[in-house]
Amino acid sequence: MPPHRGHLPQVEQPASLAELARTAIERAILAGTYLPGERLVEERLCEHLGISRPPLREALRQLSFTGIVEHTPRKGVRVMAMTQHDVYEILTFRRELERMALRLALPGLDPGRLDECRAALERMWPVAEAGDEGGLVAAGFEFHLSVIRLAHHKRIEQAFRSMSLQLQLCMAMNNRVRRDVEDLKGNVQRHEELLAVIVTEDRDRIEAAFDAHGNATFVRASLDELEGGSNQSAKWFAGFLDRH
Amino acid sequence: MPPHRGHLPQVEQPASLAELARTAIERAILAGTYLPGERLVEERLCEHLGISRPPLREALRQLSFTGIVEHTPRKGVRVMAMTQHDVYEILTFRRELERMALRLALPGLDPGRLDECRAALERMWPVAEAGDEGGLVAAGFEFHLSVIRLAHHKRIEQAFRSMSLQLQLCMAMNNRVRRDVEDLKGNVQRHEELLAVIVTEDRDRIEAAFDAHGNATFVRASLDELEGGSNQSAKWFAGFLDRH
DNA sequence: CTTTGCACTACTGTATACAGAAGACCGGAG
DNA sequence: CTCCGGTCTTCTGTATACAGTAGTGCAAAG
Repeated sequence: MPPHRGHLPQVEQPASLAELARTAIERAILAGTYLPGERLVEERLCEHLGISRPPLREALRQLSFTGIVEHTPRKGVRVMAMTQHDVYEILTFRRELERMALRLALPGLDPGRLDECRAALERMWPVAEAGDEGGLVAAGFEFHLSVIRLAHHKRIEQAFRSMSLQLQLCMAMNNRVRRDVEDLKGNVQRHEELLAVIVTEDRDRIEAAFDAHGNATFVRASLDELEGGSNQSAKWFAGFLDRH
Repeated sequence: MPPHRGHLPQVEQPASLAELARTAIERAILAGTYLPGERLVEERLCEHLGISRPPLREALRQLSFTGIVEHTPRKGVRVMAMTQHDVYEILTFRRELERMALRLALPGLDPGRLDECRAALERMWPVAEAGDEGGLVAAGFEFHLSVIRLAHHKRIEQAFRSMSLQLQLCMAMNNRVRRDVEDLKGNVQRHEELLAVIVTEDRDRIEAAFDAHGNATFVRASLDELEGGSNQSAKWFAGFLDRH
């Protein structure tokens, strides 16, 4: 048996056209190129992307599974139009997935995975100091993902990944959210406190901290979304906060 | 405005070949026609099913998202081979999704949805009395789904649906499980008690009941899987029970 | 003026065909 | 005898082509 050499980095598979198309469409939707409810015509997209229909269709199917586009038989694909209830679902699902992961991770927290959390947190600081708002969202996602990964649970991780795409879509739809109201360093600070609570391994304190953290993120987002909204919206939102 | 006529039943869309292929392959896998780890060659399946490759590929993609087949770029599709850790993940994910749904459903249980639970439960009795084991599994799934639906949460429902396919695959792999050890009427009884606890709207009691219910199902399943197993397996399983 | 029927257009669903990569098998060298 | 290299087969990834359906607009009848 040869001497141990540590793990070689996995060779990265060349991406298929379907993968490339998926990320391209993903970015376009999140950037607002295609608006919610807009129909995505296959032939048009093929022409834009310079590929043929089979890989494009596959990309659209992948996206429909992540929930950011909607496929109706014989009627094609549309960009998902979010209702208030959808926002409610996405926010609660995210929070509950984190709760779930931490419940499962708690008895005997994996030190290795905890180091990954710390590393993800460290990567947030320079981004925040550079004032890179988009970068901080991505870095924040990586941190939350590292927390999810504490559970060593591929299915939860996968659910979280696809869910977070919908969350990004939410935020892209009202992308004035977090603009000039978010203190970037404060954001990182909040994540740092989260990690500090996690290492205590005290389930109740952790759940409370994550609830508070979620509210700090979502309250602002939802308030912005509802600015100048009807009483109906405000009422819904109040109900949402009350119940959770 | 015309007089209210209630809701017409949705016209059922004619299924596409991809959908038909998906359910056909699904059934074949669950029936054990294709074994875990076995490679699914596209052209072979096309010939068997009498369709061409595009709809078949789409079906395989759908199945890979539900997690019962595994797709590797340029290497094709294999039936998912379950490890002990996969079983652990599926069982815990299922339980946590139910917990999640009930948490969200609890403040103000929807009476209409609760009626659906009762209806699903009623449908279990005749199936159990007929001794139809496979039918009872399906009916039980419908009951659990109706419980999930209490939350009015499409994303949780979708996660539960695809997860339960994996659960069925688990059980199909050791399909001696639940054979001659399951008291069918006792099974329905257990579900009836579950519903009785739900209507109390007491979160702690509900969670305890579902934990117990899950264990009653899974302990037997996992013990059967591990019958005559190594110490390693027993140790893993003991750890699983301890942690949850 | 409203409504119904029809034809047209455009798009999705499906089939066939080709290119390129991965694995198997065989042959030869050390 | 073992191991490396090469060739061949098989299968996936991708492109092109056709069929069938849904939606739209117009025209004609009530």
